[in-house]
Formats: sequence, C-alpha cells, structure tokens
Amino acid sequence: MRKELAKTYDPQGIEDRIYKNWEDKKYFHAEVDYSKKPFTIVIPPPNITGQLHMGHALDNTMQDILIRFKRMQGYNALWQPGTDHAAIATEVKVIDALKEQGIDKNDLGREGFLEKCWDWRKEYGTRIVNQLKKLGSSCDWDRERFTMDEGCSNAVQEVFIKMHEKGWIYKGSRIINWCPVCKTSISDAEVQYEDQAGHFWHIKYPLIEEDGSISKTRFLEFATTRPETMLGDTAVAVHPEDDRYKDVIGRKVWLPFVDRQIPIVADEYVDREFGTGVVKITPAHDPNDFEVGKRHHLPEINILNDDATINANGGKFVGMDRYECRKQIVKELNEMGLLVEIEDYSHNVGTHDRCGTTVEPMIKPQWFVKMDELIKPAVEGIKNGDIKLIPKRMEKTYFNWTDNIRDWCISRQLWWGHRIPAYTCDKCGEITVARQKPETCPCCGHDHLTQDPDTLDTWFSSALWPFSTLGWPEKTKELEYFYPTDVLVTGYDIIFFWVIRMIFSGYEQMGQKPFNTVLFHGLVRDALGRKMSKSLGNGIDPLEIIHEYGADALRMTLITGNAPGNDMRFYNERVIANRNFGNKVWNASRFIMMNMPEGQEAGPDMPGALNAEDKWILSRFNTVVKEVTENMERFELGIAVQKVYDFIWDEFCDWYIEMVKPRLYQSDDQASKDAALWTLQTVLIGSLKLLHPYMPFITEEIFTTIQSREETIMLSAWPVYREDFAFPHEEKGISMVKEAVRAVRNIRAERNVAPSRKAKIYVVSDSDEVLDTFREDEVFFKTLAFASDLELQKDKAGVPDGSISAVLPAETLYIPLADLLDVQAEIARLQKEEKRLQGELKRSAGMLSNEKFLAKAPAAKIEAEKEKQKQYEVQMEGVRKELEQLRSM
RNA sequence: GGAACCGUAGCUCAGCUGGGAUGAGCGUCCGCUUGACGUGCGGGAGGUCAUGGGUUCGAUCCCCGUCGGUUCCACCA
Repeated sequence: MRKELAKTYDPQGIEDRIYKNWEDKKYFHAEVDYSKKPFTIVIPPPNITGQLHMGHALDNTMQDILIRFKRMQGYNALWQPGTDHAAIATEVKVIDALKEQGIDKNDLGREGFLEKCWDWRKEYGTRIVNQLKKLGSSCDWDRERFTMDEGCSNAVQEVFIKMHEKGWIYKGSRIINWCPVCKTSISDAEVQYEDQAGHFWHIKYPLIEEDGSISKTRFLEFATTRPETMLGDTAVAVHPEDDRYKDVIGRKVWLPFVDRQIPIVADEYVDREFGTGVVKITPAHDPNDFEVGKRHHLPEINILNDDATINANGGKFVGMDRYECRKQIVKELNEMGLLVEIEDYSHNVGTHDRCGTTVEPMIKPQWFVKMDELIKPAVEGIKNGDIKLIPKRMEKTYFNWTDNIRDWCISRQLWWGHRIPAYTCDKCGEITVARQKPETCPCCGHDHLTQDPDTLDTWFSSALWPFSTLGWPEKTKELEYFYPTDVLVTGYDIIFFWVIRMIFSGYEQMGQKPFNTVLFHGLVRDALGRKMSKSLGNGIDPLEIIHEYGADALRMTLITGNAPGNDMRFYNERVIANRNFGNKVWNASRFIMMNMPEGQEAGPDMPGALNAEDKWILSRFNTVVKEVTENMERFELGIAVQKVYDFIWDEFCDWYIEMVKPRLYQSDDQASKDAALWTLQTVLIGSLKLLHPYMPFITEEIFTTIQSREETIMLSAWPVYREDFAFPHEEKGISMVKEAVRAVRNIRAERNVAPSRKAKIYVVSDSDEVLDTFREDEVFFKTLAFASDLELQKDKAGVPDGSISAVLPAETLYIPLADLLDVQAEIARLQKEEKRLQGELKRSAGMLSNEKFLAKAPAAKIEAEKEKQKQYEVQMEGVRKELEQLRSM
C-alpha cells in the first residue's frame, strides 16, 4: 500500500505518535563509542516543582536543535537530561501544600517532612519531563538524573570533603543575608534589590561629657533608614580627617533605650560629603558596619530573632516585630527630642528572590566556600578562550562578578537538600567532616556526635552537574568520553548562579573546563515586551501553544528573528505564521507525492538530462546547505533557519515548482519529466533535513511517507555540499533562470498596472528564454517553460529577436520587449547599477593597490578581492551592453 | 555610582568582521476559486537605518558626544 499524506497536517496526535516511536526505538540514546566523535550537552536541570514555561521552551528548543543537527552530522550526540531538587523552591511549595492540609512542617519532624518532599518529587518530578517531551526534546532519557540521586549526592559529598580538606570550605561567623520568612540564610546572588519608598530619619545621640554625664547641648547627628537597628549600635564613626569631629574621636555618645555608652571611632569608610559625616555602626546588622566593627574590635550585638522580631538585646522592645519597633523607636526618640527630622527617601532594599521578604543582614555561623583561589582558573579560562561565551559581551558581565566575588555562603537552614557532612561532638564541640558519621570524636573520644542540621545551597549540586551526571566521582567511561561537554545553553539571568559555579567547579574537580561554549539566550517577553510573570498573569503557556499549533510552530517561533542573548517578544501572530509555513511544506510535499509514480524514488545519482531550472534550484540548494551548516556551526540558529524558510517558500515553492509544472503536466519528454521529479524529491528531502532540527515532527512525518529507504529522518545524514550540484555560476541556463525570474516579475507588474489589457503575451530577452503561459481571458502569468521546450515553438512561431513572446499550445503571440518593460525605468535601474559597479571597481582597485592591504591581508582575502574585481568587470560589461540596447529601442 | 544592550518599513524584529536598504513576519492597498496550499498566489505602497561630529574613496555597521528606552552590578549610613 502506498503511503499518503493527509490533506491537511494536524499536529495533534501525530506529534505524540512520532515521539513515542522515537523513544521506543531508542533513537535518543547514546552509548560510549570511540569510533565516533562525541557531542554532548547537559540540560540545565529544571526544578521538580516547575511547570514548563516559555523560558524552558526556548532553552530546550535550542539544545534540541543543536543535538539533532550534530546527530545527523554523524556525531555521537548525547543530550544528558535531569532535574533539580531546587532546595528552597521545593521546600516552600511543600510547606504551602502541607499548610493547606493543616499540617505544620515542624510537627512532621525532619524525616516526616523529607518523606513528603520525596512524595512531591515523585508526583511532580515527571511532569516537567513529560512537558519537555511534548516539545520534542531528544534527550537520552535512559540517562536521566536528579541532583539528589545517589550518584549526584556522592559527588556533592566528595566535593565538600575535598574542599574542606583543602581549607576552601570553612565554617565561620560572618554577616549573611537572612530571610526572616524562610528562616534561612541566602547567598548574595539570591538577594534582589528593589527600589522602595522609605524615610531617612535624622537622629542625634548626646555626647558623653568629660565628667561622664550625658550632654544636653552637644550631639552627634546622623541619618538612618533603619532606626530600629540602633539597638545594636556599638559605635558611631566619622572620617579621620574630618575637622568637624576631630576633637570628639575617642570620646563616647549615649545610646538611648539600651542605655549604653558607645565610642566614636574614626574610619575611612565614612564619606565626609554625605549627610552630616557621621554614621552609626551596627556590626551585627550591616555588612559595611560589620567590617568597620572588625577593624575597631567593636562588639557585635544581634538584636533580632530568626523571625525578625526583637530579641532580649533590644531591652524593652523585646518581642516586637522589626517594623513595629521602628515606629515605636521613632515615636519615642521624638518625645525625647532626639529626632531631628524625617525625610522622604527612596532607596534600594534587599529582598529574597524567592519570597520577596526584606532580608536582614545577620551574623550567623555558616559554611562558606573560599572564592579567591577557586575563581582564578575560571577567570583565566574565559580570558584565554578555553571557554567561549556567546555573545561575547557576556564576558563583561562575567568578569564584573568574578572581580568582586565574595565567599559563597553555602549552608541553608532547610531540610530539603544535601545535608552537610559535618558532625559536632556533643561533648567538646569539635567538628568533624567525614563521609560517614564517626563512631567517636577524634578530639575527645566521646561517642556521641550530631550531624550539622543544615543543608547545602541548591547551586552547590548544580555546579557539579556537567560531571556528576556522567558518573563522577566514579571514573566512568562516560566521563572519559563525553567530558568536557560541548555546549551549555542557558539564559543570561543565570550566569552568576550557575554558569560561573560550574566553570570553577569543573576546573577544580575535573582539572578541565565543563564545556567549550556557553550559548546564552535572552528572556521571552510578552507581546508588550514585559517579563512574563505570575503576578502580571501575562504568561503564555507553551503547552497551550503546542496544543493549538503544534510543537514545530512553537519551536520555529522561538528561534526565528532572534539573536543570541537578546530578549524576544512572543505573540500569536508569529506562531500562526510559522504554523502556516508548516502547512506550506506539507502541501509542497503533497504536490510532489501526487506527481510521483509509485515506486519512483529519487536515488542519489543525478540524472543526465537536467533542465536549466533543475540546475538552478540544485545549485541554490547547494549554497543553502553550505550556508546553513556554517551558520549552525556558529550557533546562529535564527539566521540559519531563516535561510531554510526563505529557500523553501520562495525559491523552491514559488519559483521552482511553478516552473516545473508544465513539464509534469504537458510534456511528452519522459527524460525531462524524470529529471524534474528527481530534482523535486532531492531538493525537498534535503530541505526537510535542513529543517528537521527546527521542526522535527512534520519533517519526520513527511520523510517517512515520501521515501522508504530510511526509517527516520532524525538519524539520516545531514546534507553536505555536493560538487556535482555546483554548476558553474555563469552556466547559461542558470543565469537565464535568473533573468527569467526578473522578466516575469516585470511582466506581472505590468499586468497589475494595466489589468484591463488583454494582450496575450510573453517571454523574455533576446537570448534564450522563458515563457509564461496564461489563460485566454486575462493576462495571467503563472507558469514558465524553458528554453528546451521553447526553442522548438519559437522557431515555429517565428518570434523575432529582441522581443518577448508568449507561447500557447496553439498559438504564439508576442509583443515587443519595450511594451512589457518600462524602458525608462529599466534604463534608470541600469544606470544606478552602472554607478554602483563603478564604485565597486574603484574600491577594488583602491584596495588592490593599497600596499598596507596587500602586505597585511591574508592571501585568501586578496584572491577574493581579485575575483570580485573580475566579476564586477564582467557585470559592468553586461550592464553597458544592455543599456546600449535599451537606449536604441 | 559602574557597566551592557537597544533606537532599521505602521507594529515586532533580523541584518556575520564597513561596500547596493539586502530584508522577514504581521498589518495595509490592489488583483486572483491558478489541477499542492486562501494556513494560499501575484503585485504595490511604506525606511533621512534616533541625533550631532569624526575616521574612510565609501558607514546602518568603526570611534566620540547627545537624546530616548531597557537591563545588570554595586550601594552612602
């Protein structure tokens, strides 16, 4: 039974069927095979809590395109998939879900809660994976990993222990960002600053007089945006060179409410120009003050509980919420006459990127990764080009971060995550870092140790992803073969969180880079250019788009017209346009199939009797293959697919197929017919292959229907440049086709200008030609026939040179060229062309006589220039000849 | 405060290392039931490539400045 294509392409059903087939046949699976070159991509692991959004869709489409492209090129392509436990994100969700059932996290206890988390993962961890499959992602699902599976957990533990031994992981009391709602520390990268309207409270502290009394006349005035932190003040600071305060340095001021006398210290940190030049110092609740405090050995007084209420150090304010306390303090200061003024002030407030809560800087014992040494190879690797960032400008962002890097706070007061492998002796407090809980304390021999309750930052495990997924710390053959990976595709918003951390982890743990290239994409925004967000409700669900238009249309929309690293706008009209393109491909294929006699599949060998238009489209296809491949190798996916799109729609469908119709329908010449059919199939199948990485489903459906030799397009060979398709550019037939195209356009224009004219017309040029058939009742130019067919009829009709004629089966009519072409316009065009060529020739001559250019430019470039010059000369000659001819008409 | 990006057709955007505004989608106007496709076909209108200056034989593309927009980083209490 001969296969057929349905009248219309309906992605629903077809896509799922095709995907299942691919999966069943294990086409996505890659095994270590030293006879083939590997090409590896590791997926940025989506959160198990996640729902597929446009960002994922873009990210994974790009990866799938690259993987499919390389797979077809014959590489052993591995797309390593997996999911991320996403510590805090998941924990928050699970807590919320429990809350709805009226369950509190703490009532369940650690074990009980973790069980709920694993249940969650079981339920939702597969959801995102299934959604990725809907997109067409050709991941090797047999190798799917999870950041908290056994292997990845081993990797985490191994790295922690190694780095601790090296002294690069340490525990210390440092100022960290604390989220009072999530009740955990967070890293600098997780703090999001946003502008908030606030106030500047101008406050004064009374000076302590020589006799120890509190002055009623002398004050030190300063301003603050967080008055409540004064409860933790342990000094005020001035600039050492500030003449206004030189005499009070070393003396003390009185701190109200807690009745403390605190010193006036001199520190360069103070900006004399800003405000009064006096700063209150709260070492426990401000990073800068913390540093000042260290320099002057000031006490650090923590005034906050973990939920940001005031603790016992806050005296009478104990138990109050931080903002309540602020109000109260301001009120009382005012009553005491110590409030000078309140100023409106807009300032940046640090918030937690997960929950939006204003973070409080606090001093807490936490685990840190020492960054100064670790970051060095990561900086060097980018600088010396070991790793390439695309687009290159991302390097600046990268260095901006690495240059200002601070130690990384990795401990989190969460339960869902990798527990820190550190054990504290209940007796002597000695901390032991080990793979397993020690039986006895190596310090005092006590036999009861408690594991650190904290877990690790989720990015700690993601940082190891490129090698932990390949089996590290085991020495696997996968690791040897697939590592370093080739490309990492991700959004630029994640560069600090993830990309940098993978890079330094790769260099440190593996001794080499984790990937060769990082390909960044931008954000997918809504039609108005806004970020898609839950709160705005402007998110577009990729699954709905897939449901309505198909994954192919969605993928095309995400890739076309977009440059690396640039944000894009998503709107339905673009999806529809791409759906329409799919429809076009479908119908062109249907046309070819319905003209194919059964069993007549195009073989690899080119028939001898090719017509001019066959050669033309083959040579065009050849060029497109070359260019598209080059673009794709340079990761210029948007440009590459645009070329395929234009080629298929314009040149192949609108011109070639139309040109070839008379041969299929009317010609008796079987050889010519066969040549047409061969060319149609060859170019179609080749184009389908070029398109496959972008539109995997429709191309597979057509491919498996139109030919029977291969069972899937995804494992078929990527088209390569063929010498035998590279017909010399000047070959008469090909230039003739171009001329024909131009002439037909002129004629069509003519028809539109004067549609009432019933002349029966046409063909082009005085050389060999093109003819356009038409219906009797109107001047309608649709199809073309070419020289070979025409020659004969032309003789019959006695068409004179220098005219354009139309040939109908029965009769031939002609009108002079001048009637069809607007001679004046044509002359103007040619004159313009002549001028341009003059310019080009001048440039060429200039370059070729430029000593500097000849000395410095690569030989190939000089050759190319000479070649260009020759071409210009030829073109110029042609233009002048044509002009002469037109002028004489 | 530092940095990056953007400003090209009515709208959204491509345009690789300087050499014809080369251009796409959508929109718009005109004409088409053409033996694959109206999810289509043909034709047209529409652009001082933000602005001023510089380098060059030549700049949308390079350099400097200005204006407008977006974003990232840092953060001064």
